[in-house]
Amino acid sequence: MTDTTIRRFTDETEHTEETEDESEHVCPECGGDLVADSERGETVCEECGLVVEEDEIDPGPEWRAFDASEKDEKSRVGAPTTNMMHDKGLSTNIGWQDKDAYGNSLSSRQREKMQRLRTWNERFRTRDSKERNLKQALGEIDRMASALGLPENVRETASVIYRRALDEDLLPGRSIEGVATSSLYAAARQAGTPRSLDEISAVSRVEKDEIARTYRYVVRELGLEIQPADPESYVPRFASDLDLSDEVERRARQLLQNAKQQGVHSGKSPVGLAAAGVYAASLLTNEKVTQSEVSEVANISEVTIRNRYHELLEAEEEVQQL
DNA sequence: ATGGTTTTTACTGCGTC
DNA sequence: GACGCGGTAAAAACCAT
Repeated sequence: MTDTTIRRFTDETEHTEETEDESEHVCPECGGDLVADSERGETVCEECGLVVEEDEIDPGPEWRAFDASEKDEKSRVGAPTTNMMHDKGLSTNIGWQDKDAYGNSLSSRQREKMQRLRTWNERFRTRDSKERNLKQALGEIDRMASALGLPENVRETASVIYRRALDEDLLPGRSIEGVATSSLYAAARQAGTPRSLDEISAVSRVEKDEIARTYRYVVRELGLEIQPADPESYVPRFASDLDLSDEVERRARQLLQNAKQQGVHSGKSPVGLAAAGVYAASLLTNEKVTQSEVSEVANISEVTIRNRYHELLEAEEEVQQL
């Protein structure tokens, strides 16, 4: 029923807009009047049928973010949630009306089918607490993974980790969100496509501290073996964010490998090393990017980049002498 | 909690366009 | 004069103990 009221409302606003700026509503082809077809999201000419505007809904983000802190503030992912439903409205919903997406009535056969689906959906939704728990967590993992551009296999791994945590009763006292986020963080690192804690917490509803705490706990309790992230795994992402060539990427990898051999990298943040590697490589290949640009995409201070990239170049020299 | 290490913040000076 | 870069000192964050 809300459907119809909303439809009516938008129709009305559309009409008022139309009368307000009529100069714009003339067909460029034949001069005929234009009418808005709100159902199809098009504006068409009454006379010749020319479609003037299509897909007027902007699918892009609501805001632009210019630096890391803004990105943190403004990123908002997924549908708004309600606490009114046990699953916060994140699960599948099947409408009660026997109408299809265009508002046409369904055949009796289809109606029966929908009725069965409704029944089953309801059963699954309210099965038992663990099931619900899992469902929400998996939905959450999926949401965050796609927001971070993580591939399917990472989501799989994250799901597995979460299931294990659930089986071993690690959940009590911890939030579903937190454990789900930690699972994803762990999975991303295991898969060699790590995301930094900052990036993760940007799309999670949980604070960074809690993610880190829960992550440590989960890793310890499940005995997951996760080696520190390899700086090289950040390189491709940074390089493409900065529109750098493959050459730079190759160079950066090389620098990082040398550094690794020399043991320069222990104790240093992998992200910082990667950022420095990319910066140094951009210098060596005359495809200059500024330190601040790199620090921007890597979420690392310029100072750290400076310190690291000196070390990288030193390590490089030592290798040359051998 | 503590101490050692790393990263960040803030500021300053230098050279270049 | 704004910008990119380098360096430094002090604060903050992180980590193992």
